[in-house]
Amino acid sequence: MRLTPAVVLDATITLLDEAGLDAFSTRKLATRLGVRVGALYWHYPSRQALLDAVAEQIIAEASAAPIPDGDWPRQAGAMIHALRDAMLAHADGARILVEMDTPGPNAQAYIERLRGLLTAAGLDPATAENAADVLTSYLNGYTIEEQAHKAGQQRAAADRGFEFGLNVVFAGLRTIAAE
Amino acid sequence: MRLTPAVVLDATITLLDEAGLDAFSTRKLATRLGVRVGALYWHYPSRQALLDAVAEQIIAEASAAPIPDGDWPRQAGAMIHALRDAMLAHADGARILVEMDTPGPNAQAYIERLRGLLTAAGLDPATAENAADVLTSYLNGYTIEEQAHKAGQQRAAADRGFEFGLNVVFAGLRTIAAE
DNA sequence: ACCTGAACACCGTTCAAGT
DNA sequence: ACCTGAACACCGTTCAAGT
Repeated sequence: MRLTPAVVLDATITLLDEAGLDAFSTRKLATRLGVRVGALYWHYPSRQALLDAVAEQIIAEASAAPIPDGDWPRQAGAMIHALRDAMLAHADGARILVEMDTPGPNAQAYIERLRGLLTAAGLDPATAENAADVLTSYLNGYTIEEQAHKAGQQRAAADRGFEFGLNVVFAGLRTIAAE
Repeated sequence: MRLTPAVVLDATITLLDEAGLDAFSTRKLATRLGVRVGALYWHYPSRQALLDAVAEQIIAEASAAPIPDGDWPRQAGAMIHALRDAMLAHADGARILVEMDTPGPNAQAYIERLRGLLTAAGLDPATAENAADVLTSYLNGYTIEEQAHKAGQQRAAADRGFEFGLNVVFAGLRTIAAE
């Protein structure tokens, strides 16, 4: 069966989910696809390009979730939760996103959508950018830690911890926005 | 010259600072120390154990900074800034900390000190733990991103962005603490 | 006790040659 | 256009043997 970028990407995600980022290798991927390693390099220029494509895919999953009506904390919260869910759906999802080499169109669209939502709510552009950074930094930091060290922990407990922090960030952003 | 764990650790940090985490290898380290690779394994059981020792060292640098008098946001802020400075003093410092395999005594002492400071301020233990998690998650998320992608950026600009977010988190924590 | 020598089982990437 | 075959330049880790 003929290889395509999409087929390679699908197999990459499957292997990544099973083995985790550290155990992932292009050679294992090639074996799984029944092909020699070199063949992969016809479709993707490097291992990192493959991982970048996975990151884009994860963001695509997140971007499929609808943004609800409501005030900006509700809307931004929905975007953050959607990305968190997409990260958690894949082993080391958060690390794959953060270690992304060159942000693709999905990554850029996501961040601009988040910023746009905040400026639409009345924040000036610089503040909106800073606010978007706080939200994604917290999301990334919390979720990387969770996926790296809390494999055994209950999802519900981790979710409560995340929720607490997200509420803290929104509470803080409200006081800034009200100034 | 005889090898000791301390000598190996020093050389590790030097090589890490020069090359970055991804380009670091035990073989390069051995070459630099004028020794065969296998020799390292007499002093450290694995590459990851070496990186864990580096993480402990970074936290030690952070823990050397005094905690000022003042209210809890001022004190917690000083601890967070100290750790951020120690991370930024080493290439990929944030990633090395977050990817730490087994937290050593310094890591545990740091987090307990932060929690203790928050409980002393009147937060109940569960809230203090959650609050410490928000602070470190934000710190880690922001600084990993900064070290991975903003190599060219001015330190001052990154600091302003970090400060904005830290103020947001503290503002949020205050509203929770006041409830 | 500490290190060498040498191996084992891997890596990512390149590229002429085949089809 | 797409893949094989084969190489290149690496990895982390182990362990008998030397000192």
